[in-house]
Amino acid sequence: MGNGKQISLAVIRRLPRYYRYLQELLENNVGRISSMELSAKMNITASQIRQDLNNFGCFGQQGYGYNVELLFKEIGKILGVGRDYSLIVIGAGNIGQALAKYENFVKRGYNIVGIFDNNPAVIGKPVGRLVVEDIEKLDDFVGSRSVDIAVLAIPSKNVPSAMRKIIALGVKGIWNFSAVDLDAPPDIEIENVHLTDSLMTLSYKLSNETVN
Amino acid sequence: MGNGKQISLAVIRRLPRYYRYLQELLENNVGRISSMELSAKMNITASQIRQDLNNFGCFGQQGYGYNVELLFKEIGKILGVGRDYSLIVIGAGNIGQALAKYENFVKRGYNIVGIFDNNPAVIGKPVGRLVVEDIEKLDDFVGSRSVDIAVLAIPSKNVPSAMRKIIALGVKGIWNFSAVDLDAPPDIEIENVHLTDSLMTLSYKLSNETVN
DNA sequence: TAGATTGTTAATCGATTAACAATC
DNA sequence: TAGATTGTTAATCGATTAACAATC
Repeated sequence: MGNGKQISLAVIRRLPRYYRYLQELLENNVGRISSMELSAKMNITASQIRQDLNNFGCFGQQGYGYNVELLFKEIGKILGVGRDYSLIVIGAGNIGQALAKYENFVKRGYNIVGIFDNNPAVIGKPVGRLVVEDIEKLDDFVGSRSVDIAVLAIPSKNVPSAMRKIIALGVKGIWNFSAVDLDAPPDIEIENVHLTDSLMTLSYKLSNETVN
Repeated sequence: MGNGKQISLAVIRRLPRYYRYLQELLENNVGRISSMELSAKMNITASQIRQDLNNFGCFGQQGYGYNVELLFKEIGKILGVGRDYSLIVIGAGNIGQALAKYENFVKRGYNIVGIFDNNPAVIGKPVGRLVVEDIEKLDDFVGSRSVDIAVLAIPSKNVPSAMRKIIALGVKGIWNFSAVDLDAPPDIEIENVHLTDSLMTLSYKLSNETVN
């Protein structure tokens, strides 16, 4: 939190993976693990594990390794797990509805509190515990509570206006499932999930020599 | 296709993005573009664009730039777009159903030809143009046609057995939406979409200083 | 021909890996 | 204490950027 040293995105993206492996170890009652053992499980070097973790603190102990529970909790803290974020889903199409109903997010403290669309045919329709609301009511909705993340699951052509709207309402994080890149102010954090890009990458791997 | 020089995954992952920008230019009737102009649009260096493209051939012309239509088609070829892949979805939960109904894939030649589940409550249920089939029928289904990609959208605990099954049936590509990493033979191509990891990364960005 | 812009080599930067002293 | 394993510095590797000769 503002202590200067900038941590690279490559490191950050590995943290959730560490978190998953540690959770599994914890569930299997493994109390401690060395960077070498973890390295074998995760198919990365022990050196990288130690380097990654030391960006955030000294969580291990010489001659012992890492306490699984402690490390799991520390990484959770770093990632902001369990801080009870509020999410709204913009777009009640296939993807939007699926995400709104997805239960794994809630477990980690990511609560989806609303889903919006501009299509009268879906407004009012139940989606899990929620009901699709008119996008026109977004202002009132967000105004009355704090929303941390907007999930964008709308067609490309609607993206710029939707983005302006949610940013104006003070939402600071965007989880972007749309097919376009966002051009947002620097204080807005964006995480893209470009599904078609991902599928095309797989398609490339299939039609060409293996890539590293 | 086996001409020796290995292209890094970092480059490959940028190709779908180039493809999107070129498609947009094409739709806007832009006939040609220089690496510098494209660089400004995409927020990457012109140098990187030229380096990336030259991994695959000399698509530009000195003093002119790149022909948009030609470059779009070339990148499509490299990525294997339009080669009419067959996909099956394993798991008819929220995500599985959403992906099965997602229309953007078909446009690029990725045809979803079946969706399977082991839950009697959803078997037989219509999903878009498809009907959820019993996972037990997977063998017959795949045996009678060629399937290129299996989309894994099932709970972690079912992943190992499902993976063994689809690999035994000769499927060479796995698009993995499950929460675990796959341990597959080297000739199987895997592309992961770890949604929770992605959300946790966003969560990190929100609770810490901006990352590059 | 002159101007523009590529293709490509060379320089830089950052990330990964190796090595080892510190220390539990 | 001896053995194990971290934290951390140094070396290596790869990816990005800069520069420029080739050429349209």
